[in-house]
Amino acid sequence: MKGYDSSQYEKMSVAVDLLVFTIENDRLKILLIERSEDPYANVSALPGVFVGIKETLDDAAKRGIMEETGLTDIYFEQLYTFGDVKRDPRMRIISVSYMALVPIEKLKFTAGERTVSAYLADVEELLTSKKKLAFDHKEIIRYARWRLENKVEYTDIAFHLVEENFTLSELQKVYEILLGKPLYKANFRKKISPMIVETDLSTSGDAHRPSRLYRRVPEDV
Amino acid sequence: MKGYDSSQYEKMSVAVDLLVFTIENDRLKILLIERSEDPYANVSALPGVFVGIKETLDDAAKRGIMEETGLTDIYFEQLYTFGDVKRDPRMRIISVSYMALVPIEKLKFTAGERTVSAYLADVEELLTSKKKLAFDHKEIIRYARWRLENKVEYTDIAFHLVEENFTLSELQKVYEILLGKPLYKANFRKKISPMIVETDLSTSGDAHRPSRLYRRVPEDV
DNA sequence: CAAATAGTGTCTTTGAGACACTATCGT
DNA sequence: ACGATAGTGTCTCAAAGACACTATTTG
Repeated sequence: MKGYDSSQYEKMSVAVDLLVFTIENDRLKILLIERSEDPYANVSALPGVFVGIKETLDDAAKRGIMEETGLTDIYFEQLYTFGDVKRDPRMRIISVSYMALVPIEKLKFTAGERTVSAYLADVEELLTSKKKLAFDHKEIIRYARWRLENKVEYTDIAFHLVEENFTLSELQKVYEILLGKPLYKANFRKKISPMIVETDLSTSGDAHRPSRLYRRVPEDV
Repeated sequence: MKGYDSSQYEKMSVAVDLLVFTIENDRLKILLIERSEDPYANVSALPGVFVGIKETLDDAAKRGIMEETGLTDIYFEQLYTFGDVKRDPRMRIISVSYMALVPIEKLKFTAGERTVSAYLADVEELLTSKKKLAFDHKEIIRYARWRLENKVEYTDIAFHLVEENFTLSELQKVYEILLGKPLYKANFRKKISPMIVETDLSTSGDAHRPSRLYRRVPEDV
């Protein structure tokens, strides 16, 4: 094994695949694009960009998110690196996947300006249907979906799917969607109470009691 | 941003960095090597290998573990991918880190045959001391240490640090080391009882009551 | 039997879960 | 007043934590 052929250590292309999640109409959605180029032409795929030679992975992810959504400053984290991908039979590609979360209101504000073929796909529908996606992208989405469900229980990741000021009903809905099950209102409120602070704002105009708006508790740094 | 200079999308070298953890003398240890080549010559570093052009990332990790420890079939998982590493000023390297866990008994059995400069470093000591490591390896180790502490609480990852047959005292010690705090014996046993099965074996020869040996419960697949 | 570690019984405390109740808006 | 959603009080039950006790070996 020491005498491994050193000519095999060729350089490779490195790409970043983006999983931009949002919640629209009480459903978890993911941003997909319709490919125009040849490997998997006319097939849906995750948006992605190649990593520049002088660009960090995080910067490439940020650039990709900017190109696809027009947004900077949205939450994202590295997910996993897939190395057995044969995106193109002629060249080896390492694909570093990043997961981004954005409230639908921010996304709608800037949608359509960029990649015209981009659209939001219903995640549960996508994963249970037989619809084909390019490369191993369906498995990547399945993995991200699983991570999202886990992380919602022990992190504040759900907050990135609501706006800065939110009602507890909205936040609870996000938790319910990510966990895939209904929650008791009183218990939910008890549990997240240490993670939020009241604002002096409320909703109004609805034909029922107004809802107080909350914010995430300031970071303890 | 669309007109990004395409000549920047050069290919890069991809390497795998290995974090081989074990427990020796009731301390968490990690396998390090003393570098002989120039970037950071004579400085301790994580062992690593370049990824072959036709080799998956997992296979490269497996090969690296084999080269460093002589072991196949030990537990490992991908940790994180670091892309801002400037291992060598002349070339860009993407480093995919893998974490491996192995009981010390297996490691000792095959030690010394491979990389002569390899040694086991005390992890807590390393992280609190001012000792310099090559590249950003110290931060990688800190991240892995943190992940280990988290995962021990909701996975069966600790089992990979004991032999196939183990006493509950041994297993408890592993948990205590990874969590960094003592545990109550009775509570610990209640908690892991669903994850283990008795064997009909016991320790003997010690000047105290013998300890029953247990195994991990068979996978529910 | 003394020293040492293995192993168990049980009380207390904490938090998750379930459910019923009250509060406040618009129409 | 009614429909609708916001928000709270409290009982139950299961798990985590704390601690004291018994059990079995060697020397």
